[in-house]
Amino acid sequence: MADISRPSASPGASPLFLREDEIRRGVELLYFGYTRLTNAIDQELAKQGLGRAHHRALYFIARQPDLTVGELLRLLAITKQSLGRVLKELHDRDLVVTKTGPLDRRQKLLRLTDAGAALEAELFAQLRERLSAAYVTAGQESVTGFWHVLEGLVPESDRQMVFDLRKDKT
Amino acid sequence: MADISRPSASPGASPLFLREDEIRRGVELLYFGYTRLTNAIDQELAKQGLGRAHHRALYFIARQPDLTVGELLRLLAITKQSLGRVLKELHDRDLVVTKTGPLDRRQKLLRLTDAGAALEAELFAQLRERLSAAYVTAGQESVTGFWHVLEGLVPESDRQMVFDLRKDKT
DNA sequence: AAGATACGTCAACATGGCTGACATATCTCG
DNA sequence: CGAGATATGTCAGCCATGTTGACGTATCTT
Repeated sequence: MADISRPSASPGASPLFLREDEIRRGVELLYFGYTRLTNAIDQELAKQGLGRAHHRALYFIARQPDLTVGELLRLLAITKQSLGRVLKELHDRDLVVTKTGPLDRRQKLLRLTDAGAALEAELFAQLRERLSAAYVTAGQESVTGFWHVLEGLVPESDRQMVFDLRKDKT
Repeated sequence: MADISRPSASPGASPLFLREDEIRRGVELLYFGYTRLTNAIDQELAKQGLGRAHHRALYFIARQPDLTVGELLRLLAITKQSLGRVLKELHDRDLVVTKTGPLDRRQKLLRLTDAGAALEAELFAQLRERLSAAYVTAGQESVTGFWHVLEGLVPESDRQMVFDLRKDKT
């Protein structure tokens, strides 16, 4: 295996060393950036007695109303048993409602209630606050770079699913 | 607040709508990018019977040899009881060793064994593979943008700690 | 009518967080 | 020197959220 760990660049540091440092920088920033952003909404969630799993579901249902359970499962990449628990709690608190699919009656379409939408909006405000501050500080050029690198981290097989979030459902 | 991006604005679309879409795009890419990157090493970890918590500790100890327990606690932002469990397992498997701090004998300095370093290198190779592919596809300009935005997501109070990872310990 | 699909659910278990309460060794400072 | 702060470890129990496996029902497709 290559001698990849070479602390404290000596004169003539190899490009290989520089590469490692760039990778580690990305790993660390991604870790801290992601975790700190999600921390930002934990307090708000705790007030409602909800957890991050609930937020993820609320987020995607807000993003794509009339999402089916199957689609949500694919987005979250968890088992239906885990999701079932979360959806049951959201339903019990009247944050989410379901209706039978008009084309395929086996499907359940998910939607936020007014209360659910209000909660999601409140949580989203936290994300918006922090992300837009970061966007503004970094500048537009950086923001598109940020998107491009992250897109490259999403496996080919998932990419269409992620892009489709930006489209209205038909 | 600055109107930072206007991707092929549709006629009459409000700036507020564009802003929200840009925020959601960032949230989603961050979520999928981060989770898919971490998924990449789960299989490798499972082979060893270890979890992600172990990887995070291994990563930071590799990054900064002779890190103290207290410093690692601050990086991970978890309780000492949680970290204690993880460190005990790493120690039992001879992946990590500790030595008493030379200046302050209360401290324990953490280091990877050869086996620990080999495992960390193997896991890092997965991260490197995916991140460098994303870097190459996006281009150098995008990579610096990626870093800048993420730096803006790290709260002021944590930023120095993150930057210090790139320095050798003195 | 048969088989595939979408969804739900019961039960048991693993991981990795958390709080609270203490114990020990060591350092710092008046 | 002695008192208090600090760094670390540890016991015990709890919670959130993931997992596997096994079934059941309604509905669609062919």
